[in-house]
Amino acid sequence: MLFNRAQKEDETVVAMLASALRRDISFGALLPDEKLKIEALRQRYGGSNHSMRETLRLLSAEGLVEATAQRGFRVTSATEDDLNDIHLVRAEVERIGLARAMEAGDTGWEGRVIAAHHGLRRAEDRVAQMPDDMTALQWDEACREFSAALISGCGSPRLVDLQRKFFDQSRRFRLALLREGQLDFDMRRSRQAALLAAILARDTDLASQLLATEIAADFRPEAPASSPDH
Amino acid sequence: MLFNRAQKEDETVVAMLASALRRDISFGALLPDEKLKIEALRQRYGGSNHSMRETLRLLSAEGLVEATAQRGFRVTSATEDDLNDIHLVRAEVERIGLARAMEAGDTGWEGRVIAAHHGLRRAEDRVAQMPDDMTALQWDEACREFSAALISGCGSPRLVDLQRKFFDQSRRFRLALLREGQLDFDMRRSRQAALLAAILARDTDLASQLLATEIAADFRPEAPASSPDH
DNA sequence: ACTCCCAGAAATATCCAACATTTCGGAGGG
DNA sequence: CCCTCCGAAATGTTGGATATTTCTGGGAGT
Repeated sequence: MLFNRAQKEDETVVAMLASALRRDISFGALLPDEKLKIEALRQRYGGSNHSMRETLRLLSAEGLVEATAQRGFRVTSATEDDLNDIHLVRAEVERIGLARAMEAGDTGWEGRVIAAHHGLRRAEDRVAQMPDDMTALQWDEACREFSAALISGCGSPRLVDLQRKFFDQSRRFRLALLREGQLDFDMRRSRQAALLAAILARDTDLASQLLATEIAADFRPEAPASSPDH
Repeated sequence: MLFNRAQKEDETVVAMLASALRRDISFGALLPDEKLKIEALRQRYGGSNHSMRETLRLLSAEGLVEATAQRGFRVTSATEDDLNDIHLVRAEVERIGLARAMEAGDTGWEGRVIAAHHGLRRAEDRVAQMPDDMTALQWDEACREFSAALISGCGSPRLVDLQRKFFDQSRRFRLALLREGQLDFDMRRSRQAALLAAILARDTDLASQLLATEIAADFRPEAPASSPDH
């Protein structure tokens, strides 16, 4: 009874189900537009029908699944339009947040940025050499923490919340690029270093531009440097 | 059996409950930080405990109520910080949406803007003379439709969705200003007319500035013109 | 052969009742 | 006066049951 809640048991059943579903949607285990039948999900993830419904409604609010009245839930589609839309909103949210953080950020914020950048570099080096699922997950989370750290000094909890939601929506695309080997890690590293330098130098315009490029690299292959074959 | 679903019965029970709760939170019938006990809400609004839970989780995602694990739900607080934060995000979302709509908007969009502006002027005249609850609701909805029309041509469904959510969060503040008689309807009218003109003239900078002022007027009393007594 | 319609099946949305777990507030002891 | 403990209240979760809606596969009619 002392150590029995060691590993997981995040908070509630719904939170656990939501985590599992988020992960599987990000990885593509649940494909876009796939129908999400309550009974089938229960057998796979556990939980009661009500917990699963609540979870799906939660994810629906986050934009990962779509709910249609009387017709159940399905994974949010991932068309070219969806990609562009998510890219647009995420870029704007992070741009605004970073600009405000660079205005108002204290030294604690700078420390968080530096720390997150360090963690990101480690994770990128690791995933570049050994791209298995577990490493990919940790790398992906390091990416999120870096972006979150950038805007963590903006002073707007709702902006931070939006960043989280739209980053979650963008995970599918970034992980797909990783799987297909279309990430240029050298370019990423230099760009991230330049971004960090611009932030610490408080060059807002340059930082905004670099951040936009960094985010764009999460959605589309970069300039055809590594494999110009098509 | 032909006309029995005339008035309401939006779609589902949860949708009806959500509408009722949204309205009561906007009007202040449910005060900020008020505890939302499931059983009490069931007696007041009907529905089963699951429907109510699902509803509260939905509103939690919209930002109108806050959910804490194992501690239930409560109405989102409305401190000065919350006001500033909601104002910030709503202003940025609508600014971006309007700018994009003015770039890409077609004539159908212009028509929607003109129509919404017309409806808004009617609603403002009416509520200025007779500010009862029903009229206030219709006026508030006309405000939302006007703002929604402005960005309806931006081509980004997620931006439209964000506008709706943050407008819903701002309703409390605007309706409070109305109740306290701190709205300057003459100034609103002239500003809205100027905004419409700037949009139709495709003057993006001017329109952005006017829109920012218009949104600011939803959160704070305007320049102490009508009642400088404090 | 094509279309329209309808019955049966599957899935969804809702509700009732109950149990487990956690939080909260106050009484009692140190 | 502070701390601990206990019971009441509220929350989170589950199972089962029912009504309503949507989907699907024929069969009748043209």
